[in-house]
Amino acid sequence: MHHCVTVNGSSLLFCEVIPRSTYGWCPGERYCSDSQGFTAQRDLVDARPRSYNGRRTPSRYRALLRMRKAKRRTVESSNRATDSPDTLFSKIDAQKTAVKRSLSSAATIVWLRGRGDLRIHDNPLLLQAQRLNEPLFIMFTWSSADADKNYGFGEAQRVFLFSAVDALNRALNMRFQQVIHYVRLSDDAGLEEYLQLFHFLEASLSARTLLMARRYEPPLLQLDMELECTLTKQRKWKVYTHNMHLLHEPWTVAYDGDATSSAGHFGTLLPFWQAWQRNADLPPEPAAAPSTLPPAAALERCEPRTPACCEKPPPLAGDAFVDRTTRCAPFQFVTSLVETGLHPVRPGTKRWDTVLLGSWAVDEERVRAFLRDFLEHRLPLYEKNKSRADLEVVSRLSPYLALGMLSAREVFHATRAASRRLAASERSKTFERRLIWRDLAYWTLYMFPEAVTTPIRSHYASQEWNEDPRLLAAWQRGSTGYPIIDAGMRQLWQTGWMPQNIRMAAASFLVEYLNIHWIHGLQWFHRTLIDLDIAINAMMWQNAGRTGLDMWNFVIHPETSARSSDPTGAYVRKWLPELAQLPNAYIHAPWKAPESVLSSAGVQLGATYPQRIIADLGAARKQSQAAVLEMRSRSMPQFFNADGYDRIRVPVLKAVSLPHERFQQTATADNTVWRHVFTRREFREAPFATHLPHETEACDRQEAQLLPKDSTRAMRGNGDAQAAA
DNA sequence: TGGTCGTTATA
DNA sequence: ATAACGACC
Repeated sequence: MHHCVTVNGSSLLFCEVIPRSTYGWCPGERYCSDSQGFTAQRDLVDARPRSYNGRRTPSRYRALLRMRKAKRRTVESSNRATDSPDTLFSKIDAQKTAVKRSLSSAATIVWLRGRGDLRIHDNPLLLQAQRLNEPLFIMFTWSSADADKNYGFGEAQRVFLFSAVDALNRALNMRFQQVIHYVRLSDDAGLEEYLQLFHFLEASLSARTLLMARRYEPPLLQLDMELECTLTKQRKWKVYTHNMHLLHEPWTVAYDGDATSSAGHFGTLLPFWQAWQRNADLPPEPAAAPSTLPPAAALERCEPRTPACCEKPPPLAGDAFVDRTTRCAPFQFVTSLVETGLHPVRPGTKRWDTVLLGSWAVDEERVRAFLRDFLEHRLPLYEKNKSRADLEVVSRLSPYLALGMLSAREVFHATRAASRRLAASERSKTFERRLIWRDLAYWTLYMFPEAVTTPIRSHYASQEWNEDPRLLAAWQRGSTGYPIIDAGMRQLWQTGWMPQNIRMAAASFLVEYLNIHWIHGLQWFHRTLIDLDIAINAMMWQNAGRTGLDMWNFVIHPETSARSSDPTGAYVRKWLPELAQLPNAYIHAPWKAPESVLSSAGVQLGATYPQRIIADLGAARKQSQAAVLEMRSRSMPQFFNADGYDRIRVPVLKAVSLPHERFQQTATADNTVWRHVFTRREFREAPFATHLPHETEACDRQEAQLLPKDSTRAMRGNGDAQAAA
């Protein structure tokens, strides 16, 4: 590590030389990270800032002239319905001045995608835009790929996202006279289309700088890397990516469950937390909102619903896009968020819009006030009452964290500060760990990119499950006949949210009693949760479904747990009004109520409220346990250690601090190790004994041999990887 | 959530 | 030796 050039004449940077990667990433490039963890990229040969003007090609210049001519013709009409006339005029004025500036100097693009980046406070994109002080173009893109059923936004979350983006746009408008430009991408928008979009912005705004939040979903990790590589290498852009979502990004935590992290079982919270703390300083303090932003760079807009600027981008000699210039660009700049196609509710379908949004504010300052209110009034009660669904003591901040309307760094530091002010008895170990769990979820997804769709304990894929669609439908609709489950599932459907412990009860019910594959639970939560977070959802369902790094060591009983989580019955009465008249003794078990009690409460089982879809919970649980034991009895011996714990292959990845370095390390057979993971006692028994002792002993020997060899390999860094490549 | 497991208090 | 407790998953 050594010092190198400054970016934009301000901060001193720490750099290291990154060698050629196995992905062929930018050999000889130098990546710089400043003290706040921002990363940037410079060329070793020419560290001078390279302006658009200095390198304008004749054809580009002609394109610019065409643009100017077009601007004179067209009257910019910014006609968002929510704008008051005053803001509209000031916006137009701002844009008029911006047009002049944007043509004389390069513009900076802030690219928002709605995951982690929808805020003004602690927003490194805006802060860097302020420092760069170039005309600023803020853009939100939407493609139907952003609604991917595995990796995208779910339907409920899209309703919320719509409001959140709109609210941020209004806030940027009022505070900084900035507008979010909405871009509708085509359905299968991929690398090519994004490149076309940025090419267009380069031609029309002289944009050469892109600021964006990092994403961690496996397909987006790949897309973003390719995009950044192409833009920087071929187009000479400067691309700055920022961590806006996590306390520590997964590639900064070196942890493969070796002897140095012995706090608990591999993949559980405590050893991960140790590695998390060992690896780095505390996450940086949240930054304040920028005081000002540079003037807005205005774009010559296309008419709504017409393909963007058909004659653009201009042809460039030797450019990859030459043969596309005759075609219309697939993306459109649209004048309202509705036209992006983001909102999932079609006209005429009322579902979700009213109830779902009714309980969730989208204004950033109000959200931050929620945080302060929670820390002041409810945090002291949290530890004792966190599982009480009938008291509203939990933070309800998850929808905001999921979209980045609230900074995880801000929550982390504000919680620490609030906690320090409390007496020991009032502190909440659980709440203080919540954001560590969140980092663990992202680390797990980084280590196991298939975790959204496939069991991490790969041998569990052959387990037999109950495929009865009626049982699944009853669970989804909240008509299982178990009030606490049904109340939770109806709250989820109506509001997009459930308390954590009710989520766990619902998951336990699906997996342990209905014996339905956890993937169906994951997919339902994906569609219905307003606070959907891919990594957290996958971690929760893998762990509930017994196939995760961790495995829940408990089964939540739908009646007994309800008596402790909703002792007053207020929660069930709120979400199941048809049961509201039942006395407390029967509110969580209406099937036990005498006929007279039921009829005086107006309850008719099977008519006003369903009968239980399964009545013998004990037998159901035995059956799902048997399915696991049966699957394990068929599995190969390498999947178990001598004590009957499950074993999995784990990639060995060294910790890197800069995002691109992660691509130098790929998990191959050569750099994975076997690790055993926590396994419930009830599964560690009989079927495992059917394996011959020498088989598992051989595997244990193999593990013992692999362990020291691979961990030293990992420590030596990427020299070996280079030699191998 | 609830079951397991290791540690500490008590006899 | 056993019960009670608390940490953990």
